[in-house]
Amino acid sequence: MTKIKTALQIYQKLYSHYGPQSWWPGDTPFEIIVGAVLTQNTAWRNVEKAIENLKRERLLSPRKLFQQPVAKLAKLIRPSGFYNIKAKRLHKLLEFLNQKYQGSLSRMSKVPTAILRNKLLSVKGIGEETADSILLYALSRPVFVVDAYTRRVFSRHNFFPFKNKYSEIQEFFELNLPKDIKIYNEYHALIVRLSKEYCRKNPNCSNCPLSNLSN
DNA sequence: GACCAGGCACATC
DNA sequence: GATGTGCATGGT
Repeated sequence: MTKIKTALQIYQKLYSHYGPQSWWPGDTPFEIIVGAVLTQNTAWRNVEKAIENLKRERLLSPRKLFQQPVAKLAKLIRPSGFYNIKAKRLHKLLEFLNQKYQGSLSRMSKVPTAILRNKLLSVKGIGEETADSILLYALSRPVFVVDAYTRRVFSRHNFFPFKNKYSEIQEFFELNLPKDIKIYNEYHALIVRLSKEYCRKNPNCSNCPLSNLSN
């Protein structure tokens, strides 16, 4: 049997197995941006509750949300955990969005990807994964999102060392895949799907869907 | 009741 | 540069 061992072949395997994931779960780019902050080290289920609170209060717009006191933000996003620090982070990001782009995602969309990424990273509370999630899923930029699942799964299959830096892992994917937004979008989502659905329930990796695919 | 979840900043060495 | 820690809710 021919061993499958490229990043693209792993992707194709996952895609044929699970099908399209159609990420990000969220109705608008702004909702995706908010979700990207709230989901930091947090189960998505809890993020949904927090976003639901914001929707119920009709605050899910860049300007309106920025007008809210941080304490009120914290109260509303409480179900997503780390709510005090996340309220500050969200406020900082909203401040960035409103002061630099008048709260307009269209205006922000005029900034080239590499420059915008650096600007996002300069906002306290926005790290690499959050910035890249915003770029890919809210703004449709071809940026590969790396998360803890990606690191675990692919280091386990010996594609790179577990301790590699974020940028090195991201480079691995971006150099080994077509620069295709659709692939980047689905790939990350598929890794999350695999991790939740398979890895979490099979810590010993028995019958791993990828086991005879890596080198 | 322990353990985990789609990180990040910060302190310390 | 590497390692450790606080942040917090809700599901398994």
